[in-house]
Amino acid sequence: MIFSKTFGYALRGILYIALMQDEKRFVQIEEMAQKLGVPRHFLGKIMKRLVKEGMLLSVKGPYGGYTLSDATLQMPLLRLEDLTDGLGTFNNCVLRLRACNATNPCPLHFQMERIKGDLRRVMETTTIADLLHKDKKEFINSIATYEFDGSMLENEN
Amino acid sequence: MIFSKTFGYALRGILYIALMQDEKRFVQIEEMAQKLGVPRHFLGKIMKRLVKEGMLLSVKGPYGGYTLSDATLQMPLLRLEDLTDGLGTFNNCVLRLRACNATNPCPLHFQMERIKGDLRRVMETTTIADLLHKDKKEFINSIATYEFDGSMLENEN
DNA sequence: TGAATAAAAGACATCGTTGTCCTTTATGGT
DNA sequence: ACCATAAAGGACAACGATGTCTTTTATTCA
Repeated sequence: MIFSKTFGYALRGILYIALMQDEKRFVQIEEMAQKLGVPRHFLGKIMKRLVKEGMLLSVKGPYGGYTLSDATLQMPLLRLEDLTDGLGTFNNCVLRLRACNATNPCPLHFQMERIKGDLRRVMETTTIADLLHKDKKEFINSIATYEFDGSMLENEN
Repeated sequence: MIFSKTFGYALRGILYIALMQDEKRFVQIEEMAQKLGVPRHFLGKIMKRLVKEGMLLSVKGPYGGYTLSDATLQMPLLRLEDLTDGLGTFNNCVLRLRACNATNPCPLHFQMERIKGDLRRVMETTTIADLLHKDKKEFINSIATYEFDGSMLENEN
């Protein structure tokens, strides 16, 4: 499936935080989980991890929550993938053969190196900020899980 | 990681069988597992599945084992991927959003549709037979797991 | 018919991912 | 100081992918 669920939750979480920065300094996990339709405690674990890795800032207590810096907005998606899924997709043989390389290629080596190269390029050259340029409401819909029928988020903002 | 271990084992198993067809009518699971460096019983399960799906033929008892038809050699890799991993990679949003599509795209939709399209094309247009054209010994090395130093398979054939 | 061989079948174990729950720690407001 | 809030931390559960083991079924050969 290319990415883990963890990566998906992490990216959507970060995007949601980024999107809310003009409204509030900190976003709470509860709000994120509800708006995104994601398991609350699992998302909490992921966020904690990202905080530890310096990708997010967190503040405990009332009015606390998560926030992110401009530096994070400029990070390539590859960095996030590294923190969640690791880079096995790019560093390992698709058939997981240890000895596979250009001089001793597995049967799929060259075809897949091309694909992996293309994918890596996207992940390297696309930043968090690059994903953000859109109408805010529409954007939130596009990262929420449920089948959106136009009625759910309208009255919250 | 793009493909599961199961897919890798399945493909390598099929390729090994295909490669042995000029020497013996049937290939035994024991031999496959040893030569490929793959867990024997797990490989057995996978082969059983492929037999049930019509991709392989099996015969029980002495001199029995697995064999495959020319039709199988002409099958695209996508068919094997479907039987093992399913086609979620192509049919689902990379972020697993149910509502994601061209008119309501997730933030990664268009970049990833391109990658997925490229990958799908490779899997659709490449057949088992396409992977086979090589020196036999060299080819077996290329699908064996261990780090090959030139000494391991030499005395077996 | 009996013995050996090999796949099929199914029970069970391990492990990583995903997910839940409860307790602890930090912070802000009163 | 006390209370409420919210993240951090850790224990544990559920599940699917992966892997092992034993029994059953089919086939060959003598």
